[in-house]
Amino acid sequence: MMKNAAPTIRSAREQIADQLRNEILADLFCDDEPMREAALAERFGVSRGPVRDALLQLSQEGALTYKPNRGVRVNAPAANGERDFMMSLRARIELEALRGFVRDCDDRDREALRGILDRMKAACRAKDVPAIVGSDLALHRYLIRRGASEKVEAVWKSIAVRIRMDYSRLTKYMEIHREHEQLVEAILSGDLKQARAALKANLI
Amino acid sequence: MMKNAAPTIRSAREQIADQLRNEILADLFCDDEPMREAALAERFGVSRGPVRDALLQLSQEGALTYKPNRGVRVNAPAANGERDFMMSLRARIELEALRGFVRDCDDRDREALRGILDRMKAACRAKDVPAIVGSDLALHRYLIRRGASEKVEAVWKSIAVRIRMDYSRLTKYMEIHREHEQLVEAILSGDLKQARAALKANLI
DNA sequence: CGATTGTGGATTGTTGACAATTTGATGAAT
DNA sequence: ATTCATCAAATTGTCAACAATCCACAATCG
Repeated sequence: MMKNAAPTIRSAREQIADQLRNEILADLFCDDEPMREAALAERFGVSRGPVRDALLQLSQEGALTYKPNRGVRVNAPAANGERDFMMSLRARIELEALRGFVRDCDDRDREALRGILDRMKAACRAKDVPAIVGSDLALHRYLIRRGASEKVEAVWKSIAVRIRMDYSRLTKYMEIHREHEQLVEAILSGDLKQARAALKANLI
Repeated sequence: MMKNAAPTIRSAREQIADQLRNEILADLFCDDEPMREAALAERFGVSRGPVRDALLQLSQEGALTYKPNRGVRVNAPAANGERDFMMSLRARIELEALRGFVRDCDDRDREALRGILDRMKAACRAKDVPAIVGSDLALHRYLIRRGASEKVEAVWKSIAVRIRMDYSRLTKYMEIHREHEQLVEAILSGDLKQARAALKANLI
């Protein structure tokens, strides 16, 4: 019997949330731009219900801010000192998870990592920024889920969504892929020290 | 002109979420106990819509876990090593916020702190565990919001909900009040060092 | 007897309609 | 011109009904 670890069926809410999250993190919206339920419902071809659920979820995650009776708006990313503190928390979580992952990752994990990296490469080549963001999050997330736990992953996510990575610092998108490739290669070869260095470099 | 910093009007979703959160954190439910939408809707006298929203929010926060088409169940708190790591993150956030709060808190803040402490005292006296939990969260939360920022507050919350404080370690509920009273007194007298010590003691 | 496949009841997912609230414009009174 | 009340449009909040899905248990087949 075969059980699919990654369920292919996903609710409308989840799909809408994922797509919007990637677009928001890719800076496709202006800060404070309102997200209207009706417009999104039409765009995704569903009723307002699932859209509402997705918007509420993204508000909890930190990508949007919610005001009673006034809907949701795009949440501005953390700035300056705030960002530094949040980033230090994120780094601490990821470095802790990295140790656990390198210690006991199996062939399945190695394959998964390569798969994500491949998708990132394709996204970078196509210059599809939302897809790049998605694969970036997926990679880090995989490390944390496997190296730490689901609970830690949730905390990490609440941080990662609130500090938008500055993709514009890399003039060429393929740089993003290369950075992560170095990280993955270090992990696959079991070199924790080098993996830590690559991760730190990636987190600016 | 007067603007109310704390809006008195709160949506049904928010009220339901707050009440359920306190009850969950007060261990009024068994781990993994399912939360049925219909039953809760009847209990709160509303339709399933707002209940659904509240359950989704609490799932995002970490108090509940959500499974597609199978509803939500109460999430077991982090255990052992996982808990230690999460607690170290929480302590780091709170200690950082404490510094900022002691530095620039005004009379308004001092009054708010005393108010929360009074409510905690009443709750402890009445042995109303959900209310104790609520005031406990409110106190820490106020420190963080004012000492750091709303974004940090959100991250802190995602941690705090996932590690349930063990209230049973204090045989007498008034102990909980005393612990926090010491913390507040240290803050009000501007003694950062003593405040840090009190906070560390509180966080076990 | 063990495994597989229907089937019914319970539960969640989605929808469209309606109620409540906010917002911005309009116009009257001072 | 300024202020204030009033109204209409837009938007969110809530509801009840319906559709889709899951689970436990019985029926069937090897």
